[in-house]
Amino acid sequence: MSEKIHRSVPVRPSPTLEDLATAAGVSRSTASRAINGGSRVSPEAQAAVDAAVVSLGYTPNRAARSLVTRRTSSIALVINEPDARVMMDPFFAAVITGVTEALRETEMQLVLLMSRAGGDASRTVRYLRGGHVDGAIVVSHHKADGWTEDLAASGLPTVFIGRPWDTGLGIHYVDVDSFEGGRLAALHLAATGRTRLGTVTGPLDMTAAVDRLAGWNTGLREAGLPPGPVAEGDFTTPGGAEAAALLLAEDEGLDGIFAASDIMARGVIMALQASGRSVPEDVGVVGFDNHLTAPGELPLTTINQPMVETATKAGRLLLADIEDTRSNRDPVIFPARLVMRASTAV
Amino acid sequence: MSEKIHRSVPVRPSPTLEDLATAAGVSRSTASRAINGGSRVSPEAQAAVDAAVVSLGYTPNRAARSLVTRRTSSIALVINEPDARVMMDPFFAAVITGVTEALRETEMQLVLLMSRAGGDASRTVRYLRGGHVDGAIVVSHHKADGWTEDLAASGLPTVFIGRPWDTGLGIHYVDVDSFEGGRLAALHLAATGRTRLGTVTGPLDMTAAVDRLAGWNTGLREAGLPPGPVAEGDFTTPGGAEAAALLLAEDEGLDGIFAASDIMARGVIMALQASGRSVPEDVGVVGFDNHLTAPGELPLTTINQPMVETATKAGRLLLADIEDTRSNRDPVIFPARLVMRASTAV
DNA sequence: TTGTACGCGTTATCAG
DNA sequence: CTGATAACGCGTACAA
Repeated sequence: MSEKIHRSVPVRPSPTLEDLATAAGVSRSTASRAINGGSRVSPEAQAAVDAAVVSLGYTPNRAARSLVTRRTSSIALVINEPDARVMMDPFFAAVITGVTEALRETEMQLVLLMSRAGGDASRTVRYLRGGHVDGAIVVSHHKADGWTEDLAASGLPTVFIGRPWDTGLGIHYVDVDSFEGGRLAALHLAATGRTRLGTVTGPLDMTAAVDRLAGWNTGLREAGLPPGPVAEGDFTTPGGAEAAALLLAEDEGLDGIFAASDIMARGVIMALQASGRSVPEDVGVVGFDNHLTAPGELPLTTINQPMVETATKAGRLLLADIEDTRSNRDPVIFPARLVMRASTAV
Repeated sequence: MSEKIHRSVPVRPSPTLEDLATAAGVSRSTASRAINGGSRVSPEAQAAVDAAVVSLGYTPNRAARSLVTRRTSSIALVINEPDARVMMDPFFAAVITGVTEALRETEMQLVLLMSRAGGDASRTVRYLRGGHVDGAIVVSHHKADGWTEDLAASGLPTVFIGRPWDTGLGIHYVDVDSFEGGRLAALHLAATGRTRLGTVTGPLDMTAAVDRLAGWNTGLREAGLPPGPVAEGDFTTPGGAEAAALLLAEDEGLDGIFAASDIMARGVIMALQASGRSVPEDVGVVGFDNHLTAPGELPLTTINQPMVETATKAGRLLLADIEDTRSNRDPVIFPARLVMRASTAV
């Protein structure tokens, strides 16, 4: 045991499996077996190794381990948003919370892969294909994300949160019933006696936005109402406000608006009030997400979307997929439910 | 090139450095040098390797690389919150955004380490000490987090966001000027003619909460006002509401409240309105964070806290620390600034 | 049940 | 400037 007095970097090398084995009085192999499955190792050897583990504070070297096992014990959460501002949407907090929940009690670590504006999508897919993670959860998928095929072809276990554009690729995904949500919004506004209805959609290069719009149109038809004005938003509050202004320009007698996210609904209400209209008296507003918790502002009628649960489900499915490549790949769809609050009171 | 027809797992092994070398007509060593620094390698060899890289789609095996370099090209973001709900605070979105920003243009990946209620703090510190990451950013640090010393002693480059409890450990940190923020809040409320002032603090096992409270008390003294009632909140909206109720019970003639976070200020306003008081007429309210973007609700006077920039700074400092262990360790404090809005109008 | 020996893909050392 | 060759720490046939 030599002791260097002046060591600029106070990092003592962590004990290796070799150290552990000698400390336990067994061979490397036995120590290895004891650490892992623990099969085919005598009770006394097991005990000796266990003791050595705690006394040495041994932690297996992940790099060395994954080099031979070809598993990394980590999964990627791919958030593909060019605009960093959307990160502020509670949606992502819910996703992170849910995925983390699925990973607890697991050795798996979560690697955050945020692709930014600079078109470094190739970098993301390279990383994913490079064997750095055992699987990936992809959220916030856009139509222009051409790498979806590459990813599917790579064979990396992958679960999408939100239906991918090309379901023909056999990609595993979980989603909330956006179509039904849009439909419920239309039916609810109609049921409260409103007849001139418009909608602020999400970015139409996302399936969630398209599905909500389709459900909305279906709901209008079922209610016997004509298709009203449609404006595309961007899932931000200012975007919602701008879109609402467009809607009002198209039909100033509008008495009901469905916004495809709560965040946008905020903007819609702001625009309505700025134009001298009151909510819900003049115009009823329905949001989507049920993520808002801002007492003090007008309670928003919205479509409940169990995002945390959805994300947790995605995590569990991915883990199962990693364990067994032939696991069930059927999409899982969570139901949408209308939550009525003051913004559509009659 | 043999082709297996029935391959259950469509994963073709990614090309190795060996493959790359033969494809480029050079040796492994040269290929390696070409990939990395590129020093001491002839232009033609470099070109050959570069070409082979793109044609083969080569990606270095991270595990193998870090096994020998002892660097992992990844850093951890440690979020230490027992309650998953607080993740909904925009604060964390800002932190993630900021750190990600610091890492762009870098090969570094971000590993999210969220410790949950189950007291698996030891697991976190084991992971950190286990050499799985090159450094760590710790946010949301609580007094009871006993592992701070272990972490400091481990020599792992670490940067705290928010002053750690034991600054004697020489831990590198960045922070916003919480003290000054609290002071500004008190002075502002006093300047608007309010004299019976109370505050809802954050959890007092966090330095940010303690600092804001200290600044608040100092501000009161400077304004010649007596120390008012103090209630401890938990950085959530319901917690803010409860604390405000406590404040009112202590002094029902209160005409000004400072909440140590915007989220809590929402709860405060809710509680005030529920008690029949109006804001800002009866009671002025000041928040802290300047993260709220909820048009439709009362615009909140608050203390601006540049969290994204702070987090970015933390990321850059950590990178510098990893590069050069003897880098500057002086704490970096971002200034606080009062943003006046309607909630304290006179 | 245990131990020996080999290989995982890279970088670093050291002769050429 | 280049190319053998030796580590890096671990899992696992294979043999004992």
